[in-house]
Amino acid sequence: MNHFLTKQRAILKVCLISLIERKKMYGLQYLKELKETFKPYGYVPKHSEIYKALHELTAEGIIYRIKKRRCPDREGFQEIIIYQFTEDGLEKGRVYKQMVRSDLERSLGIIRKVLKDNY
Amino acid sequence: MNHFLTKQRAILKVCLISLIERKKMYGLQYLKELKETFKPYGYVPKHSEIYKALHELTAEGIIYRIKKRRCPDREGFQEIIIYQFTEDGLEKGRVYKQMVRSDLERSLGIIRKVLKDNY
DNA sequence: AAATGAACACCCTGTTCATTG
DNA sequence: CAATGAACAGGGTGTTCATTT
Repeated sequence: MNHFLTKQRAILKVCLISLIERKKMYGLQYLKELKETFKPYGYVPKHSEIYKALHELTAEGIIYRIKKRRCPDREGFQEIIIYQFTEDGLEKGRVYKQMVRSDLERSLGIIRKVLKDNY
Repeated sequence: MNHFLTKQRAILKVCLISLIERKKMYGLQYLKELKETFKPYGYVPKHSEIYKALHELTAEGIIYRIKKRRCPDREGFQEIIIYQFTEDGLEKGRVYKQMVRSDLERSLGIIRKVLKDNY
């Protein structure tokens, strides 16, 4: 409550939680999905941010890492890291999302206010 | 078009342009107004940001500075700086505001998208 | 080349300090 | 103490580099 608009990191974490709820993927796949999601808005998330967000969610005990080797395609055995909810991760994730939600609505309020007052 | 949500600085500059359109004031008065404006949203602008925004608008030739001494109240002769539009400042200001406007709408789109997709 | 991660640098913003009246 | 401003510090984000397969 002591800052301006919602931070990118928080938004990415919310998006990642939702994505993990739906399908287990690995880092760069999430990146690709999110790039598609935000392409219409001229926002292109970077791979380092995705990783940092995933690492934070891991450190917070919401998800955990599973190392795997990709099915032996033509491309060889690439090591990837799949993310899964911990025991109470789903619940913790919901709580986190709710926190960010109110911050998003606050941000929405700020932007609407600016648009209303200045245009 | 290569970033995330609209930056604080840009929003403050837009607000300041609008305020200068209405009434000539000095830095800390703008600060006080803007604190009031955004109080309901838990956002408290800082004095240094206001000054930086005013300095940028000055450097961009949108406004210029007039040094004055405040009417001799009980408090003595405080030196203040009033801001005024330059010759083409009003027009330039409008152009700047329009630029930020589209960025604000882009940001609005991002936040709405996140709220829609994740909740 | 794909995937992960760390290191580094840059930019934005907040806190603090300085000066003047 | 009010007003302005600069200097400095911290945090968030992007770019680059390193490692592995």
